[in-house]
Amino acid sequence: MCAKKHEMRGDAYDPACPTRVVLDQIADKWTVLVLGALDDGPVRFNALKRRLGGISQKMLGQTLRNLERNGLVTRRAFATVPVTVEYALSPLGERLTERMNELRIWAEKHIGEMLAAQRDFDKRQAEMA
Amino acid sequence: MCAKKHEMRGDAYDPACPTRVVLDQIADKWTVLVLGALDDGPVRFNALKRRLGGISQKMLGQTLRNLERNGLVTRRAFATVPVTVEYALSPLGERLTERMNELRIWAEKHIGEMLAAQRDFDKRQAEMA
DNA sequence: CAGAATCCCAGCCGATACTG
DNA sequence: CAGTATCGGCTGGGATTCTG
Repeated sequence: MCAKKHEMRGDAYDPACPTRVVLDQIADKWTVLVLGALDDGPVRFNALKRRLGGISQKMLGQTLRNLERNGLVTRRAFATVPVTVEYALSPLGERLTERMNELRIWAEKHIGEMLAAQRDFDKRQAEMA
Repeated sequence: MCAKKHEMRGDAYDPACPTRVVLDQIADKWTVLVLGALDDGPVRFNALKRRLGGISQKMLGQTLRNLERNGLVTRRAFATVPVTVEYALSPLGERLTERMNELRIWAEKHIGEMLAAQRDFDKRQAEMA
């Protein structure tokens, strides 16, 4: 059932459902990290860029724009010289971020087990060949 | 601090930490959907492909292979004719899937709000131009 | 500082064909 | 059934440059 009305629920398993598109936008590495970085309060563009480490200007801009378009992040510009811009979580974004943080923290916590699994897997592959 | 030892925790904000790589692998659309589809029990390759809808053979194969390599999914082959293969969640994968499902369900639940936000955003953009 | 615009290349991904 | 292999288009994304 796919969701013309506000009350209806999307179905991520329906390729025609918009949820697919949105899921693709929010289920990515940079989104997880950006939302996590905004969780402590408003952050400015370059501070965000520094905090994330390794993200390009372009990707940060795209990610923020998508998040803003989906109503998950708000953008406020202040008429200082030079201009100051702050990004912050919207109420909707805050609730998404709770889940995202759990995901990120889970990954950080279990990275050791996954690396071990990788070694096993690669070793078995090598034996096959 | 980044995680040579099993006991240590990764840091997703460190570009050099393996957590970055793994996070990129697990935080994507297909992974979310595959894990969700495996949550009810073992599923075979083609059943999975049908369940997901819109995924190519190649992407499904890649996604499953990555999940297996990271120790999140197990693969069992049965010597029937033709061969039968079942994919299932590992214990580690089950715990990740809990988080993933929350994320997917959240998206399905709030897709209406996000679509509304998109319309607002696009409308404001149009007015700007 | 906070971006938009441009260029350009690696690699993602779908389609197709083939194997056990 | 359950994949792997290969090819080719297309675009995601980095580097650079320019603007308000």
